[in-house]
Amino acid sequence: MQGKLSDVPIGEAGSVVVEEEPSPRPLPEYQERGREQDWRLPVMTCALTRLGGVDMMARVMAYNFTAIEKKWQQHWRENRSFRALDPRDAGQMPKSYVLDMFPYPSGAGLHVGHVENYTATDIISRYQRMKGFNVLHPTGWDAFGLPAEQYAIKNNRHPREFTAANIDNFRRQIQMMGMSYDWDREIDTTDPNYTKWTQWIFLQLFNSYFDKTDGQAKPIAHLLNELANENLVVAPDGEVVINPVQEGMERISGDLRVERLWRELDPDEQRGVIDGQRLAYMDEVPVNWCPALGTVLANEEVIDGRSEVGGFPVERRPMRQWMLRITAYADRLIDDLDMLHWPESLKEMQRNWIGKSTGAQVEFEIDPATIPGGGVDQFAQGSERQPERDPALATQVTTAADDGDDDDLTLTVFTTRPDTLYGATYMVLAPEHPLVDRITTPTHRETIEAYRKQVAAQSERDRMADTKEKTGVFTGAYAINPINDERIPIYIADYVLMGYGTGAIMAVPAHDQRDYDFAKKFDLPIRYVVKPVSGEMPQDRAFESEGVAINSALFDGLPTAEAKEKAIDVLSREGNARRSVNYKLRDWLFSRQRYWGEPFPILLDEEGNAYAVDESELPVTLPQISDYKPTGTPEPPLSKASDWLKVTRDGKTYTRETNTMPQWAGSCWYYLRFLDPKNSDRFVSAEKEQYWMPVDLYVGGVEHAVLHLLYARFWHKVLYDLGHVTTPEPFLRLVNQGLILGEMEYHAFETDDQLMVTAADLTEVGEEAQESGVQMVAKVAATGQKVRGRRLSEEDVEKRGAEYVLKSNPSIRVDARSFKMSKSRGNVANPDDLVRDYGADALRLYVMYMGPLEMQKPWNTRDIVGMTRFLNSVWRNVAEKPTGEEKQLNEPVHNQLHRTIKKVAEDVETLRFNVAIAELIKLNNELTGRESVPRYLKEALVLMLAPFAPHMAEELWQMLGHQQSLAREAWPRYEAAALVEASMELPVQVNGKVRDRIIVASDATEQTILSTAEKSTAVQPWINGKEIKKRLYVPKKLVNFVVV
RNA sequence: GCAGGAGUGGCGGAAUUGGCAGACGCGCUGGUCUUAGGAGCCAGUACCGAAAGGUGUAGGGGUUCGAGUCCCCUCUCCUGCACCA
Repeated sequence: MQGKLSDVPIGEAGSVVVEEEPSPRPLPEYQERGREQDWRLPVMTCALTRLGGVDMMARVMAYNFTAIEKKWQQHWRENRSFRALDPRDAGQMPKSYVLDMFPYPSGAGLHVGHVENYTATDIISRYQRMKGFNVLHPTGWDAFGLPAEQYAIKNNRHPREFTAANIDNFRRQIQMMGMSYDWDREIDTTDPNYTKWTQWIFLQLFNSYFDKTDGQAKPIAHLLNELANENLVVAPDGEVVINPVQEGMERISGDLRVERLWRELDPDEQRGVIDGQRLAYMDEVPVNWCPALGTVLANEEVIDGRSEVGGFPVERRPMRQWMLRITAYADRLIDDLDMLHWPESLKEMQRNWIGKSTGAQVEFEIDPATIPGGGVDQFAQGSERQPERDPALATQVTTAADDGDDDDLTLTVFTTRPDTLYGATYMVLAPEHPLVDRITTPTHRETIEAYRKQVAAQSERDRMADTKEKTGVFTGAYAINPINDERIPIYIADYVLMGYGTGAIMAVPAHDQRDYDFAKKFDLPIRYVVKPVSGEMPQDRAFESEGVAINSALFDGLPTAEAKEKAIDVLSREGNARRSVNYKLRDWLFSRQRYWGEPFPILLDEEGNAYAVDESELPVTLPQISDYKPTGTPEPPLSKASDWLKVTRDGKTYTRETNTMPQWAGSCWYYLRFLDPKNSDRFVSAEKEQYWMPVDLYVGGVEHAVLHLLYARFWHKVLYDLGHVTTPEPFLRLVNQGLILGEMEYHAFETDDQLMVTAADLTEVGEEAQESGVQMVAKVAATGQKVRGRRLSEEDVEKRGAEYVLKSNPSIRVDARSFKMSKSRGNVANPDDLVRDYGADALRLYVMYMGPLEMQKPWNTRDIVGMTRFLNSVWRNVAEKPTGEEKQLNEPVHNQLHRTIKKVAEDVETLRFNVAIAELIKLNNELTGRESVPRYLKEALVLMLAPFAPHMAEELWQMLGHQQSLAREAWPRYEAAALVEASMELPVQVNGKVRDRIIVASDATEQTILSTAEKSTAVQPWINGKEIKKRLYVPKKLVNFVVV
């Protein structure tokens, strides 16, 4: 279809029939050029635009992309062209598992970021199929979650109905892009057949504990066995520890910390111990409660004291919630990062989030003279640990402690720098620290209380707001530094957090900037005890690096690392210190007070004890209730489903757990379900898991760095420990596609003027803009004209208008910036519009051609036209030019073809799609000047184009006489011999500057080449009469003469 | 502040292990074909210079016959974490 508008029959194009009214929206080009006024878009052209994607007046398309794309999408669907073969059918084919982060089907529809992500993996998948791989490339819907529920509530629709509509829309959009997914494997996390297995995995967590000795998860049954056999005993804090008797150590009778045997516990205590060991457990802990969302949130979902979804304030309050013991895996989650091919930045984010720091706990005695009435050790003990898991046992500890010795009240701190102990000149407790009450002297009680109130009233956000100005109050109490028996004051300050370490620090102002700031403000002594190995001691700030100990009696002269060791050794002899590791990572808060999530497969008895629902009863489905809105209180909406709530088992009545799982539950294991999506007996068959895992390539956004990607690794490791999967890590190679920003905006600033003009504004103004300098800057920026440091002449103004005026006016500055796409900014690119106007193939090419996959880059709709031109040109060269059957081996284009085959394959394999496309364009440009194109060139070009622009490639392949789809046609092979050319061009440099290029035979000797180069007439003037000190020939690269 | 990444024409971006800086695309300029062009085709397009030639990869220094690439210092931008002891 080429030529004039009148040639095209009205009302039809190809097999497609006009169904809708023409778009009232003019094409972008018309808007940009400000021609709307004098040009009316004919209705017929609009219809054609919609039909053939062809705006006849704007661009004459060589082919009807809409018809072709529809045709092939239908073909692929009907023939299930991209089906992955099950292991037993795959024969000797190597497998490849290419995975996208499956979408959350939001109401907003597909984003160009999705298009970028899915096109990249689609290219890889299509390429690998052509290379003979058995490729698994699936997709599905991560469809539980807050946004759908909120939207549903707002619009008074059921989340299920709304989600279903969104999924249909997403599926339509993804199919319209021509993605080669295996649709037989489509999954939906809200489907009861899927939820069943999410719940099943949860029960695996519930029925397991973490064996610290072996560092892995094991079934609870194993723990019971160990306890019954007295290999393990129960410590006072409820922890299970190795039986010292079994270890060959005596039990110390009468000691507060004495362990008890399993049979010594009553049934309630036994239950408490077991429940306290589960990987999924309930605990009363301070959680992130978000009143606006009506639910609690995981730490990972809270950013700067606000909810990640919606940005609502979040407050801390203690609530009894489900937790997953991810902290048990902290070390493995860090260590195993080393085996992954992931972006370094992302690994670093996970390491930082887990936040492992190694150091020591040091005990400081509190000077009894300073405290009112002495004290008991209980709080110091308690504060070293996570909150008690079992209230019954906690009570016991307290009771036991009351009988203890009243005199040695100690304060435990965590430090990574025990080598700086001599520099500890004061101590600080978190305001919430339980010991504060006991040590505060009467004279200070009032100020301490006032300060604690003030801190408590501050939101998390306020507290973080000003981190510069330190605040705090003196308690009146003193502690004894165990290294030198020095008496140092104890403060409370909000820069010490109860949630990290022990909630107490020894302050070393000389070597910690925060302590330094505090010490300056409160006029506390600053004592340097480490000096730099070389260079000056910093002035007016702390020296935080490592160095050599000074002013530290015992450690003087020791490098920091050794001093640390020595400090721990010395103090641990007196029992005042022990090695200690701290993590920022907290256990994963796993319950939500929302309707639209997976119900827990858990029944609760009257005491609130949890029991697993029997596997045969899975899935526990969501009840159909009319009122699924959050209650605004911690009471979940499911508590309103009275019929569903009560369950009788064996004559006893239980209540169902009414919290639901967070959105992340479904995405924690979906990559496993794709392997075997219809299995009703197991979450995945062992055979298929072994065949397909691990994921070979995983592509998605970086926003899930410490959410999905951490959670999924954790679940996977649990499944691994329990023998359900065979790889320790799920995602071998991971790539983050870079964010696509909105179109570049040009802003012109006139020194003090606030005036800003964007490129779009400017074109509106058009030619009348002459008088406004700022507007002209915008025009200059927008059109790309460059004018620099030139005086103005009459002619200049005549020729190029006010552009010169501008640039000669230094008070005007132009900024080019692009911003994140957002509705409010109005810079969101819509895939539906783009596919209608340019076609899926052009859009796919464009998003890949924009720049490197991993990099952030601005959108520019204008540039898509380049890809349209390329496709049109390929069409002309392949479909419209006569096919020459001859193969001219000595033609340069023959060499180029083989170089291109090699290069494109390399570029695809290294995900450098932008470069691969450039190579294809270059090859096609070679064909453009020709009258006819040999068949082998046409076919090779079409095959190489196939992963990028599959619709057109299929159509051309068919036109070339092939009956079969090219989806599994072999990728063209290059011949090494064809890469070698008879002659080559070499640059000749003199002192590193190119002076000439010579053409020599490829097999010429170094001697011949050097003498040819030296004789070159263009080189002669540069070497004539000078001494050539060196003659360099870099094979196949260049010649360089060094002269003096 | 800490960590990770980046800085190349008017714009997006190319440049194997150090070896012709600016591939390819957009935009722009000119030509051509056209009733028309906002389609196609051809040519040009880093900067300064009439030319010869010179200068150029954020800035400064270094290593080298040769540096966008390696080393040191400085600056700017992005992303993440952020009072984590």
